[in-house]
Order: sequence, then structure tokens, then C-alpha cells
Amino acid sequence: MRYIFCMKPSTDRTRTARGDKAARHTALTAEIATIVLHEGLGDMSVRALAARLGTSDRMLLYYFTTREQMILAVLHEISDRLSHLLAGHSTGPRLSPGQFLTRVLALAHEADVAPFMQVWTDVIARGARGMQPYDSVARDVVRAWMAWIDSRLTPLPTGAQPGRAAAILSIVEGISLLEAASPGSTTGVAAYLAALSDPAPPRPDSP
Amino acid sequence: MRYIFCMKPSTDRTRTARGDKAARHTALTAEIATIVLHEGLGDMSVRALAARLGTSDRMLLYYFTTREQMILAVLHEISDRLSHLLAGHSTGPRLSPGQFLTRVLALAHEADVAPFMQVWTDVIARGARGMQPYDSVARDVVRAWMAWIDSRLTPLPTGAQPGRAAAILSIVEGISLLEAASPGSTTGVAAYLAALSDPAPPRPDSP
DNA sequence: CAGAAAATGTAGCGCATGCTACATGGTTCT
DNA sequence: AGAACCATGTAGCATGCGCTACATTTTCTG
Repeated sequence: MRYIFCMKPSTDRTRTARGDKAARHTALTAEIATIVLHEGLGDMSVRALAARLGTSDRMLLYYFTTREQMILAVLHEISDRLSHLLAGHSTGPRLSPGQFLTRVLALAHEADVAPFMQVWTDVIARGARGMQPYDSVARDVVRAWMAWIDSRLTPLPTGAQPGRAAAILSIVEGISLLEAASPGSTTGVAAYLAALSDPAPPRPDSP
Repeated sequence: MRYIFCMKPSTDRTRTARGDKAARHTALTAEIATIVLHEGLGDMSVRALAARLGTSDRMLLYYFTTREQMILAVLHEISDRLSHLLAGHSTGPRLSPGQFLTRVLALAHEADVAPFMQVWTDVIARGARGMQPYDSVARDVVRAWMAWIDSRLTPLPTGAQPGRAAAILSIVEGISLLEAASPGSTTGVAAYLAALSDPAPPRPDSP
């Protein structure tokens, strides 16, 4: 006997008035996402997060069923927030690779975007190590970033340039990683690469 | 009472005939380094490594005193091996950034160098997350890489270029990371960047 | 109001970790 | 031979983890 698109008419228990498990689920997800953006992914242990939230691990697992699903929900939430953020930064004309790189490297340092960069770089690094469930998320993140980058670059007559978006993403991630591992080591990289990507303009004030 | 450069003459117990703790220490270090280069850093747990080596955790801690010191010894050994490897690849004239980038990206794919790249990228990624003792090693590794890169690039009359070596290292690490996290995503990046770094030569066969 | 169901507390299991205390052969020196 | 010492085995501790079983409280409904 199958009920498809056919709920029991009156006694719908999935949505009670106050309790509303789903609402608390999304609220918790949002709270954790905010914490993660402020304090990094850490080890994402349910006990530590629960203490940080003033709850018990028991409750987190009650709402998320499993640690892995909790992580996925949180990363999804973070991804959504970044999408909205990037949408606001996706105005104006498409840029050349050099211009775009300068723009995005500056963007990565802005207070509202920087936390996302750090978290995503961390996700990618964990994915690179094969950690679950970060590995699958990392692949999605890479794909999403490259699609966004391509959408912001001047289209080429020859169709999609194979390595163009991936090159920019590599540079951004590389700088992110190095800067996190060895602060100050990437000073001057943005300027160097910008000058290299776009041909040097004639100095107007040169003798 | 201080003994400086003055050992007890005959009864030297630090170096017995067969036991020779130091020798076993270095032998174990070498074995672990080889394993790590083949199978990645993993979680570097003493129990797992001991099982992998056919020993007990008890013995590893006997020779290394502490897990952290074991990790440091192993990473030092790996660093040494890479130094020797790179010394062999440091012949010939210094190159332009574009040439060097192409060269080093090809090098990173060679069977003998690739394991080192993966391990170092992992070390840097862990260091970026603040993991001990990877963080301190990561800083050293970054410094060493940049010094080597600078030593292989054509020197500039204007002295050291601020972001040049760091830019190349960022690109290499970024590609390494992205390729590990999402295999195949960086196809074409090397070619794209090489063409960008060195001005496009006139196509001889163009109409 | 009674009972069902949802939300939460308490306690614990099983596992893995780094590390240690103690005992015990085996070798070497006096 | 006896003593000292090195190398190693066995067992365990304390901690942290994800997760679960059970009991309890709270809330909603018939």
C-alpha cells in the first residue's frame, strides 16, 4: 500500500505548532554555520559544538541524526550564504583575467568574504586528504567556484578556455593556503601577478 | 660540577656494541618516511604506524619519546631526501618565471618527485589549520621552497622581486591542492599559465 | 483530563588515541 | 657469577569520540 502525494488528511503530525523539528534544524544549522565562519571548522566534534551552543551532543544528533549529516548541512548553509554574497559582487562588466584576479584577491581580504575563503580552503584541503564528507563537498565547491569565475571573465570567441578559470582558482587557493600556513609569505604576490597578467601600461610620468 | 666536552673516559655507555639506540632511531625514521611518501601522512598515529612496521607503539615511543618528535624526525628525513632530489634538478641555467613554472609543474608529476609534493602540500594544509607540529614545519617548508625557487630564477637587476617566488609557489601549491581535491580540475592550467607568463611567440604557421 | 507524542536529560557502550608502569628476557661489564 | 643495563612485551590509564538505550519532562490533542 503506497501513499504518494497523499497524506493522511487531518492527523498530520509532521508539522506541529511549536515544536517544528525542521525549524529547529535549520536554526541550529544557521548557528553552527555562523560559529564555523567565525572560528573555523575545527574538528567539528558534536560534543564541542554542543557545548559551544549551550546544548548537548544528544540534541545535535537528535536533529541531525549523524555528525556527517550535520557537517553537510552546515557546509550547505555556508555555501548558500556565499552565493548570496557573491551575487552582490557579480555586477558590472566581465573582466580580463588579470583584472579579475586583482579584484578577487582584494575581495578575499574584505571582512565579510575572508571567513568564507578560509573555510572553503580548509574544506578543499580536507577533501584533498580524502576526509569524509569534506571530499565530496570539496569537489562541488571547486566546480561552483570555477563556474562563477568563468561567468565573470570576458568570454572568448574560441569557446571555453581550458585552464583559464582553473588557473585563477589555483592561484587564489594557493595564496590562501600559503598565507594561512605562513602569514606574510605572499606579500606582493597580487601585485606581481597583476602586472604579469595585464601588459604593463606605459608609465605616464616616466622621463 | 659541570662536564663540558669532557666524557667519562672508559665507561662510555651511550654507544654499546649492538643495541645502538641512535641507529635504530634513524632506521625507524627512514622506514616511516618511506611509508609516508608511499601512502601519505594519514593520521600518523603511533599504533597504526607500529602495526604497519611490525612493531608496537611501545617501541616507537621508546625510540622517539613522543609522537610529536617522531613526526618531526620523519618530516626532517623527508625534507632531507627532497633536498638531495632537488639538488639533482638544480643544474643548468637559471630560468625565467614562465619557463621555470612549466619546468616545475612537469617535475611535480614525475614519479620520484610527486610523493614529496603531495606530502608537502598536506603538511602545508595541516599547518594552515594550525595543527601541531605541522605548523612550524610548514613555515620552514615554505621558506625553503621560496629560497630554492629564487635560486633557480634569473636574478633581477633591481634586487629581489617581492612577490615573484611566492607567486610561483602559490601557483604550484594551488594546483597541487586542487588536483588532489578534485582530480582533473586543473587540466590545461600549466599550458595556460606558461603561455601567459612568457609573451606569445609569433605563430610561424599562421596565415 | 488522559494519553500520545515530541523534546530533552542521564548514563553508558565501544572504540581509538597518546602515553606509562611494571615485569622480563638478553646482553655486557666488572 | 653477579650486577647493571638495554630492549621489548603486557597491561592499563585517562581522555575523547560518535552514538544509543532508557527515562523523564514538556507539549499538544482527542
